[in-house]
Amino acid sequence: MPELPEVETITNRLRPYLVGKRIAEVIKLHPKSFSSGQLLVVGYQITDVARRAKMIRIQLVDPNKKDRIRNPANGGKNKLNLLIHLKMTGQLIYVDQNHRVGGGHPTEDWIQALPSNHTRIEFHFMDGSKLFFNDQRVFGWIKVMSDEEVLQEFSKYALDITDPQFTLEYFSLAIAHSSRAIKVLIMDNTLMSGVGNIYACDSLNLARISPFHKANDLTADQVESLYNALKAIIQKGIDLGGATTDGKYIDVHGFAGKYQLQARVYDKKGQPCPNCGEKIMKEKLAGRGTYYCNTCQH
DNA sequence: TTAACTGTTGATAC
DNA sequence: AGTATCAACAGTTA
Repeated sequence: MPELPEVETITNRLRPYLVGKRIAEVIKLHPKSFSSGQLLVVGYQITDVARRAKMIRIQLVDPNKKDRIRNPANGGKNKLNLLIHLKMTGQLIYVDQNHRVGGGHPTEDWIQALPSNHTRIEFHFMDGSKLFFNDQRVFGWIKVMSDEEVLQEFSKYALDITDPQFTLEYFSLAIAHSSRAIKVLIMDNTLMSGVGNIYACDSLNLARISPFHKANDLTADQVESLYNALKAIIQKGIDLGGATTDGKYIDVHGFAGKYQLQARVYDKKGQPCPNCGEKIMKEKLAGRGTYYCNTCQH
């Protein structure tokens, strides 16, 4: 699935298209992708699109009932949210009223074929544009939530790596007292949110720290260089529009990301380490494929 | 046929 | 209590 940089890219590219749109219809092609409540949002207007951890929040208001008429269906509130988690294979694809994303687009044929076998949910807007939620493995979900429920869901996740409050001090404290492998900790979203397997592997390589190193054995210098590496690698991921290593991650127009072209070790078993030139290894750690250099990462 | 997959949660055992 | 390992979700591909 998309990690923080991929979800951030999708969110930022979706926002200018979606803000102001009103939902005309929601088509549920797979029951597990949108458990219930999809009829509630019909008629609502999108006011913002934002990311938290690896989730996308689409904020909605009912323009006909603004603070005046109570809607019994959702407890009298005129505000709702669509909360989306893409999990491993979720995609959000936007098309305009002509079912296009722009002239001469390289993925135009693919876009024209939507909905595909993997399309689980369609949002139709009142101006004729559409948003497709594709999800091959059906782990992803879309839920209707009140503001309170959204905040409750967000509270399950620790600070985003990109949050200004995610300081070196916070990071040091979060990992200081655990004997678990450091890679497991930086991917633990009860400690910090946004880091998945790709960016975890690459951050550890940049900081020259072994993914297997016990967290409470790291020196203060190592903790600081890992903190800096995490921030730098996640920002690079955002700047390059995310990573597409297996074709599953694509942006709102169907384009691949570019981070994988500059990845350090992820998916590069046997290739030279960018630090020292030795061969990159691949081993399992906590059930996840882990790429690292056994020569320069300690 | 088997294992692997960019996520997350819950059960189980030590 | 903290940690490690699996399994589950489900579909495709190497």
